[in-house]
Amino acid sequence: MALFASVWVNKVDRKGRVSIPAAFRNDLARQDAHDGNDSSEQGRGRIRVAVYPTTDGTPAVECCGIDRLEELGARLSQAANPFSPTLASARMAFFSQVEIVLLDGDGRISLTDKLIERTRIADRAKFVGLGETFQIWEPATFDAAWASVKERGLRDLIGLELPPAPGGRE
Amino acid sequence: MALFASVWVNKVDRKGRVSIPAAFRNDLARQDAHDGNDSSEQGRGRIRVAVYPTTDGTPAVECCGIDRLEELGARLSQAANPFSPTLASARMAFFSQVEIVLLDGDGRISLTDKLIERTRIADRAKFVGLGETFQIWEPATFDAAWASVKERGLRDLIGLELPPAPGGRE
DNA sequence: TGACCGCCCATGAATTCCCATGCTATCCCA
DNA sequence: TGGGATAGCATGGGAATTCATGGGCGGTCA
Repeated sequence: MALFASVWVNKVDRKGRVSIPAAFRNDLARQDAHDGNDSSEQGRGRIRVAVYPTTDGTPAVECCGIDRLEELGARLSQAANPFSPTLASARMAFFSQVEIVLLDGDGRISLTDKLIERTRIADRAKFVGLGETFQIWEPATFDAAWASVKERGLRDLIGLELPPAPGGRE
Repeated sequence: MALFASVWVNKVDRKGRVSIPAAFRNDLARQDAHDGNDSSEQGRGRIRVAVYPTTDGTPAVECCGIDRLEELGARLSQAANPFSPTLASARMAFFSQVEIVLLDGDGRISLTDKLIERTRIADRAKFVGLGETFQIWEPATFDAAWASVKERGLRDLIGLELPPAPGGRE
């Protein structure tokens, strides 16, 4: 399972590339079981990240590894009948918004137009770990949002009804 | 598993050809185990796509790779009673509408008459990723439909009780 | 013989590959 | 424990490749 944690700021170069923090990169690599990829090592198959808009409307994008994306896809397709219209619009609403981005040999991605438009990132990008996913923000925008997020987040954190820990004794 | 994601618009040339977005092409190639095909990369054997009308009546066509088509065929034949008349009509309803289209050496397809008639595509085609499949739309038509898809899809995504994660990882 | 199709090449722009450069944290050994 | 050696990482940039697109040409089927 992925464990994206902490916050990192990296520079966007004039070609529009940013390094994914190495700590995140390793998790992404582990999650990317590239079908056509001899999963051994061979840097040949490049690492992929899934990038999609945050669902709460913040000016940021959220990222996760490929196996999480596949799992979501599988769950959205799991209706017994593949022609069932039940989740058709959900699939479209989700997957049409996802961009699968490849890291280069040095662990960087090229920011896509959609990503830039949404986040307004110019010369720096802030990577925020969220556990199973992480987000990318324009640094100042994040800092401005942080105050209220922190307060509310802590309150929610304390009050939240969580499912029981797995594997716990009954 | 195929992971078609994001949205792409490509131009239709005066011969009626469109490039399949490279990101989709790679998935299609991987899914197309072409008997005579050196499975490595762009085998000389040309890549195939299955194209069929959407089942929800939208003016678009849906596409998938060959192995998914094979899987659908198998599932449509494996139901409890292989002589069941409902199955027979279901198979006919589906497979008679499927066109198997070959990509040319540059990754393009020639739009078929059926496809054009259904989608009303003229000089541009919009490719919309849906995870295991993708759709082809006339761009303006898609944009007009998008608002309601998005709204309904997001509602489903958030509110829906999803089946449990398969394989029970974590 | 004409319309269509598969095959090939050309082109420009964007993307990716690959190598180089510092910086920093870590390691190792005297 | 000091301090040089080493390795990992973020960053820059030139070269090479990919990609979408346009068009030519010969074969084939009706």
